[in-house]
Amino acid sequence: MVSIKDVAKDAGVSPQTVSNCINNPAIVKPATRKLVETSIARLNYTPNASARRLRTQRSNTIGIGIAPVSYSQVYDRFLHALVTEADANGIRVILYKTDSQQDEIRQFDALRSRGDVDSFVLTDTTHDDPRLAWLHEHHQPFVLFGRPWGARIMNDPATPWVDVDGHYGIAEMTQHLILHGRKHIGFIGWPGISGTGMDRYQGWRSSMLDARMANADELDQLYEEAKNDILSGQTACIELLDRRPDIDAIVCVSDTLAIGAATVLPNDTDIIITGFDDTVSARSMGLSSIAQPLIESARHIVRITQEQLAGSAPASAGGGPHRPGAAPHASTDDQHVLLKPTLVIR
Amino acid sequence: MVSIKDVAKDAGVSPQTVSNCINNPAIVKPATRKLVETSIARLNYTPNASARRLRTQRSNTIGIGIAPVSYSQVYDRFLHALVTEADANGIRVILYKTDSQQDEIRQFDALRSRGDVDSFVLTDTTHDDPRLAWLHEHHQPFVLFGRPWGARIMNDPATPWVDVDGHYGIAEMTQHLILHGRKHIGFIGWPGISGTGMDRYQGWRSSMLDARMANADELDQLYEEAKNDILSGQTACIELLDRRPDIDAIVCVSDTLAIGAATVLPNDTDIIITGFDDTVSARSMGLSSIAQPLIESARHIVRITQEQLAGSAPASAGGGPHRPGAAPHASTDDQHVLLKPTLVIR
DNA sequence: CTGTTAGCGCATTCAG
DNA sequence: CTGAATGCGCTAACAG
Repeated sequence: MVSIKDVAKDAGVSPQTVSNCINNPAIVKPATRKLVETSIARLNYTPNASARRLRTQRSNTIGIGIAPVSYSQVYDRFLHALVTEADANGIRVILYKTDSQQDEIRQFDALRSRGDVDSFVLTDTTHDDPRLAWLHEHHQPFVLFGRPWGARIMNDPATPWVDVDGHYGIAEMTQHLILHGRKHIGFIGWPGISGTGMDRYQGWRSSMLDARMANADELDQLYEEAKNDILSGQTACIELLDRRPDIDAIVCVSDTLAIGAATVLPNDTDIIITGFDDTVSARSMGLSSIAQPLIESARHIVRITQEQLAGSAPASAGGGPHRPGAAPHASTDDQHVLLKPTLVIR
Repeated sequence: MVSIKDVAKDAGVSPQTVSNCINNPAIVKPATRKLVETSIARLNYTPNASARRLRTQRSNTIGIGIAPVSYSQVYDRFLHALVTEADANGIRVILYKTDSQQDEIRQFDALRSRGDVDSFVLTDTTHDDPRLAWLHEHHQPFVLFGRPWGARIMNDPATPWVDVDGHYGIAEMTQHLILHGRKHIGFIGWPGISGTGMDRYQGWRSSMLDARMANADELDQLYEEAKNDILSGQTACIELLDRRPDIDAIVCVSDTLAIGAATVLPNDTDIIITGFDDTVSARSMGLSSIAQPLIESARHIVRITQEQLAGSAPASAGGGPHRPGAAPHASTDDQHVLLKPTLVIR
């Protein structure tokens, strides 16, 4: 292992000068800096991360959990995006397991007290999430991927989040179908009151009502719920077509359900099925879908993390006064970013 | 942040004694140990990982890559298993991006020279994999998940790997179908010469030949290739049934293809479709599948990593003399572990 | 068995 | 602008 001393010796300067070249190049004379940089390159020197972390008391590392069974089809793509953005900013990503929310809190505590991690990224926030309580209590920086649904903290600057606007995406898709002549557009959503599911459902519902494609009663007939697997998608689609044979398009809350629906359509139909997440499977089936801007999401998450590490709480730095009246999916400030997904029409 | 000194002061002993209690409890008198442990608990002390790493010159961390698009449907489950096993052994997992093999080598170099990582886990090894050459050249410990197909290094003790026996899994499934009266069993495999794909294909082929269910010519008729997406699975299934209407079962090399196949079967058929990986989708469709022992795989990977860190190269320690004649999927020694998947019959 | 000493590699004081 | 000292928190050698 080549250390800072070796470089110093090689370049004929003191270790400190080498350190300056790396961490504060401006204050070192260009000539000697050039010299040092040459030595660094020749010896292939890289600063030891542990030593630096020990000295600076900062790990430059973010932690992210992985559940036993994936939250969604895009989680690994999100991980890749996050790691890519982190890497571009000199930040490492440490992976930990999350078998439950309580387990995740244990991981927080372990990683945090060992100084392994500066900040966490969490997903799948629930109502009254105990993880958020713990993080706040211990003044532990974090960023959410996905809004903290149902909590009043949605606008709290101490609870930063980055999310993708499912309402917007589904609404755009529904409007696209309307504008292309579809009259009876069904929707297959998730059961229960998950914030994400409700948000997407509302995107369809409001677009249908706005365009006066249906009244409230008809909307109920055009709506079906399904667990997020292929079989449930098939069942829901059959049910829907059975109830309303005039349906000419079905918007699905996920690609998985869309694939289920698409595989039970009659052969000669021209009913359009659309999904959400633009997965490989949907692509192969030629289904239109809605693509989440994962890279941009990751970029914002890393940015917010960087800001947390740089200063203390920047709070609502650049956004001016807060507007509590604005609709959640319309507001965006530094700590709360809602990104628009894009339609992928096939 | 509470440090070892705080504990020492609190317990009325020297910092060294505290350290001993943690790293070598045997050499400290039970009475004082008890005392120290109480202080540790009261102060909620956790050793600083960076300081320890700096001192011991060991990171106790393994690195694993994530590709832009997932290798397989089970990669996130594998990640969870790996992190879980690592965690149980006091090992951290760092995630890095792998946009290409060359990119991954850059990551190796960065993580390694910074002292962030002791060992790597790599997947999807290819013929003459440049990553392996680099790792060997730099004496960098690693473990493969998946055999290094096509390389003579398959039995090299310096190239440890853990894999799941696809040949065995597909053979078991084929034999199960034969024993339940299926006479004309088709196979949908991947195109190209991927080791994994060939291995699974051979599992079907050899079982069919052994049971004299078909001769070589017929086997060709019962075989179809498809890219690993649903549409290709549909197409292949239709093609197969068109060519051989007497088919009564189709073994597929993946769940994705199985789902494609299953969704184009006639309604009144009793043709059985089977998949590989036991994904949620296959489960929901009621398809039989083959489950990889991911947790056990992860356990072996962590074990081998531990051994690498403990001593220098243990080589072929416990396995006795090597048997070069044994079939690859039958041999197992400390550094090369081939695990059996299990059938999930539905 | 326990306490003292030293140093892992680095970055932040301070002098020059 | 550069160099010498100091310590981040911990553990491996020793000395007691």
